[in-house]
Amino acid sequence: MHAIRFFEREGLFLRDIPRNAGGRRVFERQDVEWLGLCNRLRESGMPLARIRRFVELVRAGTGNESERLQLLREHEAEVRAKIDDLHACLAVIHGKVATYERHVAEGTAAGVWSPT
Amino acid sequence: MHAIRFFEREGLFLRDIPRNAGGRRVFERQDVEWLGLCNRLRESGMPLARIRRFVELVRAGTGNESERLQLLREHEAEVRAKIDDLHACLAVIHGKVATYERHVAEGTAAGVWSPT
DNA sequence: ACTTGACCTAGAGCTCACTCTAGGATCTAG
DNA sequence: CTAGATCCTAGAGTGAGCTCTAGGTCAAGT
Repeated sequence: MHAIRFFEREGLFLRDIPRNAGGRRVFERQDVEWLGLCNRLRESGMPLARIRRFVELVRAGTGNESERLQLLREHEAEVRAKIDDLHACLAVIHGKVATYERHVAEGTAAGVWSPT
Repeated sequence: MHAIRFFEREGLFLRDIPRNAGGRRVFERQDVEWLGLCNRLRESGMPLARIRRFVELVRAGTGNESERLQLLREHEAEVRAKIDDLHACLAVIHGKVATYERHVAEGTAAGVWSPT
């Protein structure tokens, strides 16, 4: 709940969320759908400021769709790059795991650190 | 440079880095090699506290290699999970990119947001 | 000898993304 | 009607991970 309030304060909804008679937020399907994409953008590392930029474009109305597209495409490229980077990390980490496995299984110590 | 000093302060080196007569750090190959793995661990999202835990194990000397292995294996699993997660994000994001591409190319508006 | 630049320490400050607190209003079940 | 859960707002606090400042030392070039 705190998170939703935080989101709203940060201007991360595509519209001002309306309140019912008691002052409580009333979400509709479009809000929840947007949260779906929004959360994927966040999970994949898009800074809130950039999400806000996208939101501003949507709120500004039609006519800037190619700008929205560019923003999404750039992020897509970044996510692909991040995946590649993680694969590279994985190779190094798995290499070390393999070294330790050999060490633990055989009692050899090549590639394993010891304090100096 | 600030980063290296920060690392040292945080106890992220496998040994106390010695100083020369002038008080400056003298790194050796093992230090740089460790930085290589260490940076991959960081890039792939391992919290500094967990890296420090690994460092402590190494500094504690031989005998805990299986614990080090476990730590690395767990992280490897997390990295794989993160890659999977990013692929899921990518699918959603690319879906939206495709929608916008269609919209921009054809002038249709299905799946594209407009302000309310 | 002198200037310039790289490095030293200790510690303060910053950004980001939350996360919680306080004090109050509203809604729901019994 | 009442108790308790759930929500409201505004604003303060948190934690990770840097990043910079100040005041000084040291080293290399001229």
